[in-house]
Amino acid sequence: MLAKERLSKITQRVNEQGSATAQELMEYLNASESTIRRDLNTLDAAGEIIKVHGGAMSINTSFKMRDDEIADRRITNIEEKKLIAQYAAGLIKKDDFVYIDAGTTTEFIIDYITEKNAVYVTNAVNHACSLSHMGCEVYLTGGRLKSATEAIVGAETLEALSKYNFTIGFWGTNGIHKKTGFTTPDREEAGVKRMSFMNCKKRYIVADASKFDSISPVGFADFDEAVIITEKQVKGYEDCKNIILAKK
Amino acid sequence: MLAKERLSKITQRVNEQGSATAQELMEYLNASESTIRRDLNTLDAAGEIIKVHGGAMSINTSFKMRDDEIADRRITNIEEKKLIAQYAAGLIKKDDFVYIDAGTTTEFIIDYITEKNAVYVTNAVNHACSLSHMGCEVYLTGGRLKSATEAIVGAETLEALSKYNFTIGFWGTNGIHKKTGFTTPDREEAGVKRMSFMNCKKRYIVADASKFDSISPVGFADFDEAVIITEKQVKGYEDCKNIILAKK
DNA sequence: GTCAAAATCAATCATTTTCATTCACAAAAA
DNA sequence: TTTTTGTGAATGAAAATGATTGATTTTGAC
Repeated sequence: MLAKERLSKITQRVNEQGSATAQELMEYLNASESTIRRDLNTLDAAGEIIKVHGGAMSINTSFKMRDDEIADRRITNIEEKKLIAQYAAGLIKKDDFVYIDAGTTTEFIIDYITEKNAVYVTNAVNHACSLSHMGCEVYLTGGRLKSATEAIVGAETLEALSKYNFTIGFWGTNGIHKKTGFTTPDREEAGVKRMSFMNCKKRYIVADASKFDSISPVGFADFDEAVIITEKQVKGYEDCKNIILAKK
Repeated sequence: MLAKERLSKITQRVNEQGSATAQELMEYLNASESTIRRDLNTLDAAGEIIKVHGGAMSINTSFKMRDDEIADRRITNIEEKKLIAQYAAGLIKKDDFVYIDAGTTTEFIIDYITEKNAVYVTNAVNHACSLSHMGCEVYLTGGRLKSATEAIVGAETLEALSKYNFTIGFWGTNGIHKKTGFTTPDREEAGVKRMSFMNCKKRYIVADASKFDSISPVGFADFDEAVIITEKQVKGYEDCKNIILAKK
């Protein structure tokens, strides 16, 4: 069987069932554990499925799908994300003009924000609502609302962002790699990240250590263009000056 | 069963029932007490559910206080609003470019919308989310988010709206009067209404009969600039050609 | 109210499962 | 040939699970 064929069969089965275990896929495709595991990594980086402990879950949030069949990124690596988020929130100072990217890790940042004398801009609907509820001045970028991630994307967003000059900003990412930089599966979301990135002075990537050495299809910035906030040392990145370890 | 799948199932069940006991979840998922207990901790830390002695509660029921406040505000003339909303939703046709203003009456319209082959624009965050969830293509105007009404206002919104040409649009209002036209309490929201109004072909005001003959501080359109959808005849307005009565 | 029984809880441990890494081998490509 | 790519097996590390312990909370009788 062709490798590509196997990949598409995995995607298909995961989407049909909502989930699939690695064991199950091994039998189904007559492949070794190693191969299945590699395939799951590939598909996860490509944004086709979401890899979870024991197998993979569907990313497809179409309406006919039951809620329990959809992987919730919010419930993975919670402790790590909170640690990173707390550190990140502490970087926001009075009079800052802050950009907060859509994403689950950035969502946790909001819980730790205390600086009310700053102005916030975001392309994530729920982030905006939370900030607004807290009494912060918050601006939403205009544009098309993606139902899957509740992020706002599109030409309108890019135009709105092109007029801003942020003093500080926070972005999530799917992949971090010394050569390919920061990458994400969705082309449109990458575009928004890139534009906001360009118009920001202090740039921070918030990502747990699992994102290192993973590469997704679309890049939005080079490795040395941002400071990375993560929770632990990653092998091969010990000498990087632009990595901050968030500690308790 | 995948661990993440189990977490999703717990969240779903807790949200559906409002609560669930640990015992009940053990049987339902064929997992040990330890596992269920761990899962409840994880979900609680993630903010998905609220852990209580003996099991867990849904976020919605525990924050019922706040929701009730909103519900109370909305509860005025709920039947009338539904009637009006149903009629309004029926006016949306294939290929329409629809503007839906922020507000409680317009929110009811969304529940009755069936036309998926139209493009929607709104300045209300929750309207956008609902439409998106239903599978509609929806655009949010950019700008500052007002925490009280969750409406987007400000210069950015006006600029974004100035570029659109809607085929049909729906607005709420606080006051309707033959002489002063349509009025609302908030200056900024009036500005948004005015701008969207100007760039729309078929304009509909959705308002229950109690709004007639009342006047709010800021006007956004003249009386004869829109068609009014309401639920019953109002004294003094019997001869108005631009009033539609929504009936069962 | 007090008290004791019952239920629930957090913490710890051993076991099992799953994971990432490495290596070796073979097939395909240069 | 040499290199590249894909695959499978083996290793130890990491994570998930279920049972056990004693602490804490709730319940109901008094």
